[in-house]
Amino acid sequence: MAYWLFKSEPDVFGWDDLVAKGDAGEEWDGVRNYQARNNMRAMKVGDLGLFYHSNIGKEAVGICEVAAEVHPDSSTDDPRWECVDVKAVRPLRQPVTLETVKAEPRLAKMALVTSMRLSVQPVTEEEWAVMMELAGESA
DNA sequence: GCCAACGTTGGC
DNA sequence: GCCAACGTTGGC
Repeated sequence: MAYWLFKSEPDVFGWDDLVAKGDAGEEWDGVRNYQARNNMRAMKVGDLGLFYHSNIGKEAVGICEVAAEVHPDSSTDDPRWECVDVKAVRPLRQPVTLETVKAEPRLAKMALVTSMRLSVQPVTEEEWAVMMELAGESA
């Protein structure tokens, strides 16, 4: 089982929008970055991800799950772009802000800090555990 | 709204 | 294949 981080601007597509999609989930389309796409290619159904709000909030707000493995991105005819489907699992008890992440030494190597602009990022098991701790989630 | 960082594109 | 130009992202 792997862990990921999905970034989205909440005024375009936020956590509430994902929750509204229910169990069917939502196609994570529109990614036009090879690294992000490669990360999605590596995903398996059931993998968990943090849902992060960029620009507004700048915090991880919820846990989502990969609902469907990689398939062509229906928002483009360009065959290079593929995406997965994600669905909301539950909100974090306490959102984890970027500020908190940056202040946490154990998260210094997290992609959110080192590759800030990457929209779909891998999260290590250790980082995930620290994030859960910061979010007030019991292990 | 600004600006820095970074990825992508296109000319050579 | 290199590198400069450009566009986009995202924090501040």
